[in-house]
Amino acid sequence: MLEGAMTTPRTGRPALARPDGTPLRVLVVDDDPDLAEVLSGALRYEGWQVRTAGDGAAAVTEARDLMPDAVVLDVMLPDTDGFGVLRSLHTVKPDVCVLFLTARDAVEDRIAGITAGGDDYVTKPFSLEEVVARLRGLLRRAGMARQLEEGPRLCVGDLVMDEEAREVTRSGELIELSPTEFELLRFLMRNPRRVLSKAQILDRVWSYDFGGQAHVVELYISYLRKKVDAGRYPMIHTVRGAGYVLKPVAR
Amino acid sequence: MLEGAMTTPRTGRPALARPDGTPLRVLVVDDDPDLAEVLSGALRYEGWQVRTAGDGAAAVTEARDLMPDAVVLDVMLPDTDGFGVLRSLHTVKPDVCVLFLTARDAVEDRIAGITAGGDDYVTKPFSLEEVVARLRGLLRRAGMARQLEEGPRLCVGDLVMDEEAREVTRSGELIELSPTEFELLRFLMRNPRRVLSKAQILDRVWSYDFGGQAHVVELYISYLRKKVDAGRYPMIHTVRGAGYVLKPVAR
DNA sequence: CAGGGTCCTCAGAGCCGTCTCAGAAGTTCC
DNA sequence: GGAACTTCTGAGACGGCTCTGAGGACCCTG
Repeated sequence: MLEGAMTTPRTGRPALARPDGTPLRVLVVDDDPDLAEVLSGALRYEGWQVRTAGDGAAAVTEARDLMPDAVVLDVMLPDTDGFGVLRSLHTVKPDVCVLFLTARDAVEDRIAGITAGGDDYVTKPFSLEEVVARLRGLLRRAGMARQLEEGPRLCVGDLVMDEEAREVTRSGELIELSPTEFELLRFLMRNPRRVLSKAQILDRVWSYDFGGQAHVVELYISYLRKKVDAGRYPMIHTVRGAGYVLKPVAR
Repeated sequence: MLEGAMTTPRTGRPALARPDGTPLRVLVVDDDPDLAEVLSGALRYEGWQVRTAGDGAAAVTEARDLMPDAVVLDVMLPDTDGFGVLRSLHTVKPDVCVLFLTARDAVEDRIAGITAGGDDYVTKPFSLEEVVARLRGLLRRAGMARQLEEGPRLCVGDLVMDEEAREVTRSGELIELSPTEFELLRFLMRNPRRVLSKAQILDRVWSYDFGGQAHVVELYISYLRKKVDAGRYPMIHTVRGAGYVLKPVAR
């Protein structure tokens, strides 16, 4: 397999790779096997090499073997608490990035100090886009992946998104977006020229426990159009019966 | 790796480096492994090369091996007291900078005697921002890191902070801040144009044992706005659902 | 041209995040 | 020992955000 030719299944973007050309490795640790499966599927799809573990002990064992670049770690594990695992992981691999998963209502188990290092966290229920984005952010800041080093800017035509500053501009004009609008646009911008079905969008942008209708996607596309395309040449297109595409104006 | 291209993971600022280009080295000595973990995570994030030790004997051994530029040293250790360790450290490396960690009720004059030599101290419980800032101050005064020699001024737009003098001005006008307000503003100013979540702010600006709600962050942002933005063009912005950003007025 | 399906948009209800005030408790400094 | 300051909690107000429901436009097909 040619190193330079490796691409992710979905996007055709170059696979995430470390400076030596091997794919980025991530360890997913969650005691809910369904959730672990969804997560690892999504990450594999993004070009990661994924392994999973169901508890803290297994996590450390797997980590020793895999030497992952990043770990997605549920704070509530059957055997150990997140902090202990974090310490063990740093012993195994001092420069590992950790993304914590934590329940929203678990205000008590403070995650004090966790974001103090480069690490980050996401509250359950989360959207896959959010997890993927945060993981990319971690890796970028750690300077780990070649492709991510360009910076946190996402560009499609004259539409520019700065993920760190959460700022979106079109031909220089600032566009204000709500959290959901922002996440939806990010998903579109990470998949330009690609038709995305409403189901796909729902799976990636909305949290996994969302019980609502696909109708919300139409609604939010409508919101986005008003803000992104307003008065300008349209970039968001409907493909009837299939979904939506984001395309730069000029080809 | 190109020497001039090295940057810290988080900020993109130049990595802390000694005159010969190698990263600055620090030894963290504390018998509480959680605290040592948090501290070393934060310092690694700032670009330091970090090692840890759990007691005085290990500290001296590690120091002999690492030859650190600075040591963060808990005064209360299981085997020796901090002062004995200090003597040993100075035998190993006479020009080492030491930042003491001490309980609030510790005897003041003994600390005063210690810090006479140019070293500094921080009382527990401390905030990570404070430790990092003090360590930077020590190194700067010792003339150890090239990048830090420019001086202790932090500028974002017309907002200027003199860390040493603890003085803040906006377009020349002096702004009086309480200790917490000052530290919060420093954190914002050290991360301009970057959205910082309330959890992130809490982890860095408040002490590690703070048990309260993220609500305090909102409160202090509100205080800061009244003093920093009052009547002027706002620099502190809320990003709903994400956190806060400090941005210079002009883009 | 009628009919069914798909999609768009508006209006509104409920919820959630944020801001601000007021006051209690703790601290520092004279 | 008192005054000023600082820090944090709680409560209420406000506004924005998210989603539901409904009406209507558009498109394709029979």
